[in-house]
Amino acid sequence: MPEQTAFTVRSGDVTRWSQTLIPTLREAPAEAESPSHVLMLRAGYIRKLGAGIYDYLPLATRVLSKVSNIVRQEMNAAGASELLLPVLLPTELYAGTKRDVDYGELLFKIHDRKNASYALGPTHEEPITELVKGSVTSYKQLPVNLYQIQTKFRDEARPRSGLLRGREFIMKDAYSFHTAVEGPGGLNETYDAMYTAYSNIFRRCGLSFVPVEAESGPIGGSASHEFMVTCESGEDTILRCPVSGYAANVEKCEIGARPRGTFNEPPTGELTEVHTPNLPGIDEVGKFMKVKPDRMLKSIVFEIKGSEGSRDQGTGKARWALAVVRGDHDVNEGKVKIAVRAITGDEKATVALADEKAARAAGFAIGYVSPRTVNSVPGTVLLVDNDASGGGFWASGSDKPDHHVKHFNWRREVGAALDDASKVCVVDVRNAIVGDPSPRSEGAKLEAAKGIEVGHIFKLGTKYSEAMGFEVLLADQQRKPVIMGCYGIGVSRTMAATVEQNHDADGIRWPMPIAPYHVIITLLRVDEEGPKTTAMEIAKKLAAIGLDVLIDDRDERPGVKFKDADLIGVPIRLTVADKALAVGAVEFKVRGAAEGANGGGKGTLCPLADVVSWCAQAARDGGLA
RNA sequence: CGGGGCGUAGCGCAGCUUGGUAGCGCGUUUGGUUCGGGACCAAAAGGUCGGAGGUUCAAAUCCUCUCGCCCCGACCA
Repeated sequence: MPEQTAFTVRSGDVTRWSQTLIPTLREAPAEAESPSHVLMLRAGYIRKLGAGIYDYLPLATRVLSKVSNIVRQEMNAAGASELLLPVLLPTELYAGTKRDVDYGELLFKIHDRKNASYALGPTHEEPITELVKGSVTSYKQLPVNLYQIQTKFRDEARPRSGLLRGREFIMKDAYSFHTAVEGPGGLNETYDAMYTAYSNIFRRCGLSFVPVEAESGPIGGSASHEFMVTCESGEDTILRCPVSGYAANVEKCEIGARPRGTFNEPPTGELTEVHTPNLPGIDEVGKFMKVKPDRMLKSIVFEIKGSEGSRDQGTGKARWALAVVRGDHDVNEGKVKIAVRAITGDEKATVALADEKAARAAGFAIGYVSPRTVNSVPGTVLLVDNDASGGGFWASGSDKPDHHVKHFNWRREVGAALDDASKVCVVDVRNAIVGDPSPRSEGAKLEAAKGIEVGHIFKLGTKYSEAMGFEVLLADQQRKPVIMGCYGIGVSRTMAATVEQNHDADGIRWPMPIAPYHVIITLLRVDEEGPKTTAMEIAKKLAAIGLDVLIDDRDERPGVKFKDADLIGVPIRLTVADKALAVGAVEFKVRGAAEGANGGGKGTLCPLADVVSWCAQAARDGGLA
């Protein structure tokens, strides 16, 4: 701490439990399931107002503001400026970008008294682009990076896990505008700065996290990274290469070189048809036929939409993509798209899971499709995953309802088409799984971990600026759409993810930097003036060096106070009571250290004169800057 | 949106099958005894049984409709 500066150094807060609202619960409400949800409810951080809608009580608000402040500091340091945009957005704003349609049901739509249509902002690409478009008149004003911390809305199909997936949540979203991708002031420079800022933010929050390569999703764009807080209860699976450090989510993860089959292995037997009625999934079919899923071929039909956006039936152009993977693998749509672009040469082609009716009409026996349809359905390209391309025994659909076949053999069943590179290729079209070869380090195998996405950065490119007509005249007299990036952090989700990652049987264990209070003073006898005065004096001294202090001055029994202190998760506990005071000391304990059998643990006697230095040291050890 | 489940006191639950005065634990209030890991004794307050309609002499309980919430899946920051 600097002894003297021209400006006020932040002093800590002192709050008395009896004067604030921390309604702890002995039993968790039945509706809560995930650890963060249960604990934040029980510890009096949040209350539910409706599905996916929560009150933030004082403790939660303190955590949120600490997270927000770290976010602000790092964003500001990285050259971004804070602003505040409206939540309420006229639907016309989406006219150019069509995101009201793309976002679909997720967009929270409302109507005013005149029945005009509005959306509650889920993110703010449109309003920010509108704003900057109207304010930036010269390329010389770029680049600029603007952010806000604000409540966002999504009409989630299924809100769940408390704050982890709500319909209303707090998010920091930043948007940058550039005239170039490369070079000083370019998108890449800001993207990299954001990557660093995000790493700083989550590190400073005291979280274990990993940045992973990701698909850019409905926001659109070219490159993106997700920041994942690692924890067992995470919904997302991330894959990592232990050697190179490569990490990606399942949707994006590449797979290293794999051997491919030759298609020319000898058959294992006569092609045999098996009647397999009323079996919904590949596992059921496999069980019925007594074939392991990894010896079955799963054929999924995708519809190709060319860059013209129209379907080209009968013109010789590809209309269908049949992705074939092993029965125990999952097809990856993003990889199918890439493969389709390569095989058709159409760089803007997109794919979507085929509409069942349309696919049936074209000749696919959905549910019973085999690779043979590359010959029977015109305009079909066949994308065979490496692991599905070899010889040996295969079971497959039979191209007619309720039947499968055994002893499928590539050469015998599909024939010459296999050699036509414009119709068939062997590529990676499946999701990576644990144990797959690393794409970045030969011989290394991918490892899996669970995580919660708390941050996401995108290179948007010109998607929004083009749609909304935001162009600037560059130095070379060329008029070009502005290049954008966007960068989000789920602030309320970060709080919840922190709890998911940092808790024990007794309650929350906040990392020091974002704990609602750094120190809780547990006052055992409230009816005696001496201890009370001592507690207040200690609190003032701690506040003076910038620590936030909660004094539990409730008239409760010691057991209740200790349990509650552990529950709400304040990192340092000082117990002020007769015995220690008699020897001029208080009891000092760091949350989680040397817990007794039932969460007990007495801590150590700390002479009154040393209380401030002990707490300061513990706060520093806990990562408080 | 598909499947499953639940709405009874602030929280957790029983009662419903077989209709007949709405109950238990925790919490709350008052008094007393206590006081280092969710004390004890005594007294008390607190309920449109999610809502609407129906059947019945009578409905928390049976029937119909409806609203809300949770979990799994689809989807998704």
